[in-house]
Amino acid sequence: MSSSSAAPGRGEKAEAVAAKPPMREALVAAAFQLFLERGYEQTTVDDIVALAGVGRRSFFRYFPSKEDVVFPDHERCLADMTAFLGASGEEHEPVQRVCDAARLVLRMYAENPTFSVQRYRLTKQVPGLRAYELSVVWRYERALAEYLRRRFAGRRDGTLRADVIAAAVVAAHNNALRSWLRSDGQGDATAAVDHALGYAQSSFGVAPAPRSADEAADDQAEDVVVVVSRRGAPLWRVVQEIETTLGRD
Amino acid sequence: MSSSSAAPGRGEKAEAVAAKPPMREALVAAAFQLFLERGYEQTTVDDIVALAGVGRRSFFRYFPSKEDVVFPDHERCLADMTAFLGASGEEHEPVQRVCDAARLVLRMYAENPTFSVQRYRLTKQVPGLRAYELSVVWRYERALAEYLRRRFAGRRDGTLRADVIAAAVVAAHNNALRSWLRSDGQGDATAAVDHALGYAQSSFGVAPAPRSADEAADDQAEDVVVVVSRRGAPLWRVVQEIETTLGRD
DNA sequence: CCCGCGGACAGCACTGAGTACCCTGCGAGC
DNA sequence: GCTCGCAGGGTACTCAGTGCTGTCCGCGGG
Repeated sequence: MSSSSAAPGRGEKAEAVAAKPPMREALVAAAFQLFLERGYEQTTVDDIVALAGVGRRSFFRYFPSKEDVVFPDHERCLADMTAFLGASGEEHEPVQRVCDAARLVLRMYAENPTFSVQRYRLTKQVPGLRAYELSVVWRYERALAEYLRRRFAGRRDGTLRADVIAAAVVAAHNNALRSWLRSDGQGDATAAVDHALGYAQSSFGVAPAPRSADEAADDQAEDVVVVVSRRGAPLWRVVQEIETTLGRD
Repeated sequence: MSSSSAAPGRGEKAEAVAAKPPMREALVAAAFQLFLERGYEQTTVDDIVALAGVGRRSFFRYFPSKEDVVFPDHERCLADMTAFLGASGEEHEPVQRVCDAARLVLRMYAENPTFSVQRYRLTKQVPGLRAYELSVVWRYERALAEYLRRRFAGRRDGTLRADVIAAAVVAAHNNALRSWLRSDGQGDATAAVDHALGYAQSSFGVAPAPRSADEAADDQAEDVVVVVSRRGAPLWRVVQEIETTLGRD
């Protein structure tokens, strides 16, 4: 859209691509101040622009809707994710790769814990914001699913596997993320997400890459021997046998 | 279905949905007629009520928002699903149960194929409707997840497993449903959904109940022997071994 | 028969989000 | 000087959604 190679002209710091418009930040700050003290629905766009000291029309220049001001950084994060997946070659295990992509979202949340927690409380109690968040999450999920569809092209049930795995990865990520947000950003979000994503990966028969020394040691200590007769038996049948054998943790 | 279709008005008032007001149907019909010939966003609520010959205020008595008129039966279906899950005891396998609950949604779509296909085309091209559909799907997913959380209470990672499995089941169901809708309602939707849900179930180590004579025969024909040493090895490690042994279809 | 009651509906007025159009001021380049 | 481009301000409009008032029913009881 924006060619924007033309510098802003004031001889500014070369923040090149994303020259930060101070107005955007000012609008976000004003909006959250009012949202927190009066609530989201009790705050009109006119209130926000009045506090920020700008014109009403300017608000909609920076945010296509009132909801967008609550999620100011998701657009960039989504672009990062698609770039990350787009630049991935064949050398990575696909499920591992989408898990790493999901970690980009966690990183964004963790960059600003207090802001993330405030936003979480808002979205939890405002139905309109919850609906908006769903559409954002849906776009992340679609990005992951599209990547997996490309990687699974030709495989039997490729698109089905892609959609299901993407949904499972997103659900696992969000489960850990939300429990971290519920605890006011205390605790180790990264470890929780790693654990959740590990469960998702293992459900689809992918070995999670060891992310800590302890887990690596676990890998070393294992000793598994499996004997399977009759090639072609469906996987679920085998897994069922194993679970009963192992005592179904 | 169910409930007294003969009782007119008087008597019970707790049941708002039981008696079928013809006005509701008339509004849905008028709305879809206009949506199909002019598009959703080009149609105002005033247009709809003018065509239906009723007052504007009556529209919002029956539908809390303009989007709701596009999904007139989801509220009932969601109630059916929660009732179905709420009435379930301990005797059913949990994952199997949520898959059966998901089939309730398919049944609703299959009851009225042409309507479902028209609605699918609308929601595909109107962003606002897509967002609304997401919030509907989210409520189904939450219903499934809440049920699984109850069943998994006490298990390690119970809520995580519940959320991930619910998301996977919904994704599998929607994958099959959408491909059926994309084909204008041709083909066997039930078989496609059964297959998709079977994949989701098998991913979590649950044997899909045989739904056709062929599959039952498959089950009979199998002969699986598994020997596992060292109790306590993580499932993914075992599955990995099996996949390499079987030659990873 | 009349009256009161309650529910369904119409009509109106209002808020607030989002959009289209036009205005202004300002810096860059001719 | 001049104009062009452009970020921002301001005005007026559309339309979804809500609140309120009034009206027309069918119901019961005096």
